[in-house]
Amino acid sequence: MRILIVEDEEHLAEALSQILKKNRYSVDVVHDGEDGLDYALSGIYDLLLLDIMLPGMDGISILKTVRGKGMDVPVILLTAKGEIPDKIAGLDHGADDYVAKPFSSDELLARIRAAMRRKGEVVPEDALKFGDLELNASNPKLTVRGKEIKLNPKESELLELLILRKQAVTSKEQIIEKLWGFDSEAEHNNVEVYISFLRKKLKFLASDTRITTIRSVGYVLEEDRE
Amino acid sequence: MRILIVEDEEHLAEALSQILKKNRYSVDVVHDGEDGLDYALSGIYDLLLLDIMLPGMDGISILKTVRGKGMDVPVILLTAKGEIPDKIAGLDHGADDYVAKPFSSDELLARIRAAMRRKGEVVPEDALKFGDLELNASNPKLTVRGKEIKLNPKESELLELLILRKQAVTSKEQIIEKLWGFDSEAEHNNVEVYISFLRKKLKFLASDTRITTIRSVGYVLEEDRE
DNA sequence: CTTCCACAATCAAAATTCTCATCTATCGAT
DNA sequence: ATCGATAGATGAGAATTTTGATTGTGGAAG
Repeated sequence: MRILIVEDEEHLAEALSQILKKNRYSVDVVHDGEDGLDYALSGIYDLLLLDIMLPGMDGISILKTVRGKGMDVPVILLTAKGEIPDKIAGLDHGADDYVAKPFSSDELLARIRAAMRRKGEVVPEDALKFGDLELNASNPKLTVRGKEIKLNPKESELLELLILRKQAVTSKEQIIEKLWGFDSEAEHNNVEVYISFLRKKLKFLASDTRITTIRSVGYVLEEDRE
Repeated sequence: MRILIVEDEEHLAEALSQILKKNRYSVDVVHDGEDGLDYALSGIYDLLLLDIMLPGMDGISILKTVRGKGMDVPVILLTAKGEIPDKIAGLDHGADDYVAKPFSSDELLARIRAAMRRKGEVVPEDALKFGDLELNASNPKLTVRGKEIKLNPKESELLELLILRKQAVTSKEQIIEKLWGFDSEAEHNNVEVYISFLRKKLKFLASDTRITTIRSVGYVLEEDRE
């Protein structure tokens, strides 16, 4: 999954690049519009992130040229605060979305996924694995040696979090932040309930992975040693 | 509800100020740490937004001094990307939260509400009104001339959106963005279902406010003229 | 070794959200 | 005027999430 960033502010470009790489995208960065167009036309990218204000050639011109050549690659425009009128123009020329600076990394990532989905691209969520567990996060189900069971969204997010944090202990607060959002008033008991749901399903699957409680600290995934 | 912003980047400070004012907070801005401390100690603020990097005196020192004087005002630290280690230090000295730049305005507002809630401050959600309707959004219920009925969260958000947009027509897409998030795959029919729920409750309350459908455009609130 | 207490687990029930099938309304084309 | 197509409305039921009550458990304090 390869993404091109065309952004002249080196600082921002670098930050974007870091964020995307951390999320397993391959990233190329160029700092001016002329180069940007050349790279974009190469056709190897799965998505373009174009700043609107650029030296050389602005983002919308790149977009127009790309679309003029019949290329259908998803494009997201980055716009500075004052540029909101550009929004309309951008979308008219075939942008899939725009994000106004400043934006959070989560927002950007979500919009990238959304843009790809709209274009019918496969968003490759690689199967999450731990021990004998295999979690399919997009259409939530859990598989252990062929046997599988459906998870509901919250169960899936919880298990995903536990798997991603591997052997680290995950606190209830962290779980609440991830599953219910940071300013939620969700109760600790909610976490316990979903841990309980998951354990029940692990039992059903006869998995030899356990969710271990570290009292007053949190939860960890562990494999039964036999 | 009065908020002090201590932030040296004038551009950012101004943006923050705009956002907060738009959300009905009174805002004061100062650009260096020394002044920041003076203002903060005045005790008139309901919340402090402190940048960590500041000329004169850094945000954490302000925080320490304020807490040293026994003041319990909610404090949110603004941190630049590289400063994440500061996070721990900040929270140790009694910050209620921190936000890393860049952040979205929604995130900031949510964290402000969260910080105030944690401190037990009353978050004054002024009653939303339209015609004979009165919507209490925090503990969702809808009142018409004394008679009231409980709303569930989604109903409340939907009605709030319709009320805030007054006489403007609100499209299903806008509603989906607000209620389910912009990259959700929620169906149009969900909107129709909740519109239907709301209409049922309006009927029950014998309100003379209607939700009118504008075919293939969206929905508007209207008052029955008699 | 007990007692106590905070933390945790679990179950059942309630509340909310979402899905699906079916029905109705509107509008343009014939 | 009728037909067909598209958009919207609604009820019922399923799935999911949340709440509350109750029971269990480990470890600190006596």
